[in-house]
This record gives sequence, C-alpha cells and structure tokens, in this order.
Amino acid sequence: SSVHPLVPLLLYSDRHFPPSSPYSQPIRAAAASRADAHSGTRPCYHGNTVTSRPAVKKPLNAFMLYMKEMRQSVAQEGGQRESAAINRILGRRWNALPRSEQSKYYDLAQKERVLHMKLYPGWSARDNYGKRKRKQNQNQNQQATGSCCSSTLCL
DNA sequence: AGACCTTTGAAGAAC
DNA sequence: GTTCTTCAAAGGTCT
Repeated sequence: SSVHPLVPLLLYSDRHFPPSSPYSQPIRAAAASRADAHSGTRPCYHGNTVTSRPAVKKPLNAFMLYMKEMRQSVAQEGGQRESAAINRILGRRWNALPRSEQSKYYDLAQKERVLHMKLYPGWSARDNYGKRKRKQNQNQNQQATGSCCSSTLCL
C-alpha cells in the first residue's frame, strides 16, 4: 500500500525528533497521563506545571504539514533563508495547490489529530495558551498612548 | 535571551 | 452562531 512520506511524522518517532523533543516520548507521556487519570483529575500536559514532563504541542494542521515538507526545497530554489519569506511563498503555493493535492494534507492532519488525541487524552490547546508573550500587550500600550498600526493585525 | 515576522488551519474564548 | 485570539514550524532579524 502507498504511504505518504509524511506519515512517519504521525508517529513522532525518534527518527524525526531529537530525544529532547516533546514528540520523542509520546508513549511515556500517554502512560503518565493514564497514571494521572487514576488520580481522578484531568491530566495536565502543561510543561510549566510539571517540570519533568515536556509540554505537549498542538498537532500540525494541513498547511503546517505542507510547510514542513516543502520548506527545504523552497529555500533551495529561491535561495531564501528567512522563514517569513519562505512562508509567504508557501502560502501562495498552498492557495494555488489543487484541492486534490490539498486534501492529502488535510487527511494527514486529521490523522495527526486523531493520534494526538489517543496519545494525549484530555490534552487541550488551552494548556499552551499564554506561554508566549504576544504583541497585543504592546498594542494595549499603544492604545494607551493613542498610537496605532504598528501591528500587522491593524489594517 | 527571547520576541518578531510570515503563512494557514484548528481550537478555545468571548460575545 | 459568529468573531477574535492564540499557537502550531522555522530561522534570520531585532531589541
């Protein structure tokens, strides 16, 4: 049977992620979550709450999987090194991609989500909310000072 | 050291 | 139900 080259990503195997990667030890994390389940509370996968357990990241969506696969070739073709520039190109390519091609990545992303749910039952995207300091804080400051439009979100 | 840039999509929050 | 916000990846750039 034909297997998509990105399918190994679904396994988050050590071949694709370094031992330090949170994806490299999903089974252990899942086992830990089962142990947590016995405590009667929802398992918490937030990396900050349990220092010995790496934070579980969001599963990749279709476009992210496409980006991961195509990034290197786009970088080589255009001689680009900056991710922002590469991602702009990939965004245009993605939108120009036939629906039949896109659907392969949508299917793969769906499998990613299913596997992620199995590996990390009870995990929520909310667990990783607020881990980054975002620019909104700056906007709030700018609103206080009456300025606007330093953010890409402001058109 | 860590946020920003830049993209799309998923999911949670807010209304 | 709709809209807004955050985070996934990535690596050069900027503070």
